[in-house]
Amino acid sequence: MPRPRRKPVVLAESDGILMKFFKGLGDPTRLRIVEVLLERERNVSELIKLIGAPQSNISNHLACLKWCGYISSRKEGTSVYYRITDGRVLEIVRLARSIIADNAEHLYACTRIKA
Amino acid sequence: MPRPRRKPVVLAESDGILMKFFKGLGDPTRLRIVEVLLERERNVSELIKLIGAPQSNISNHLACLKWCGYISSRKEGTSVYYRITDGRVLEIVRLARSIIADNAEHLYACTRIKA
DNA sequence: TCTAAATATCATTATATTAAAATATAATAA
DNA sequence: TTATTATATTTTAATATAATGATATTTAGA
Repeated sequence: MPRPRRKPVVLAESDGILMKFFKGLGDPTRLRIVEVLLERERNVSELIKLIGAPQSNISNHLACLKWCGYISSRKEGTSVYYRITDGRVLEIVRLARSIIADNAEHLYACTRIKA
Repeated sequence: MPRPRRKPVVLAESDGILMKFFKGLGDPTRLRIVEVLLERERNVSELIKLIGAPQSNISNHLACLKWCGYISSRKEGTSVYYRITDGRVLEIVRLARSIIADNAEHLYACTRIKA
């Protein structure tokens, strides 16, 4: 007999979207992309070299980041350049870093979330 | 023939921990807990009722949130009260909300991250 | 001590997400 | 048109994470 389905956690609409937002930055590749783009605009080929992941992987994460509103893009010939449009992305990364600064040891110890 | 193993994404130490931090808030149950606690201190029994998830689930997420430095706890008899200690947690949630406000449609559309 | 209540931890299974190959599309040049 | 380069999308195995039940621990009180 199969185990019964999970009961989904009930979230306010606003909570679901907030969670999605944080998940957007909760992936190593996406976070690397964001940090690289915080420095300056880059096209996909540059990102592939800088991040060191396959093109399909980078493109998928770029699509995700764009959907989530972290980045935007412009086309230049055959290249697509991505950039951070919203200055608050830098703010949120800085704020996170400042919180982490006082809690690094805790975070390292957390086994629930894999490093 | 089996598909070759993935090559792990190389991250700077600081990126790994930053990602972990964002993942901490990237779960519906944990985010609900944080939002409830932003209002005021609660013990586990109260949280179980408020969130509507099984005790083991809540406790697991509380452990994770505590590890990550989002919350702290104090014991009172057999109860354990959790609270948000760092004011910056509220700041980061507010900042995220303000970014989302201008990007809700995008976020809803993102299929890479499940709602 | 024994019991009950509150909470934590562990093990298992279910589910979600990622990585990467394969494939598709678009633009440009020869 | 064909070839080439750049990027996007689709697919699926591999992996990570969450939900749940079972069990353990802790504490207070009878």
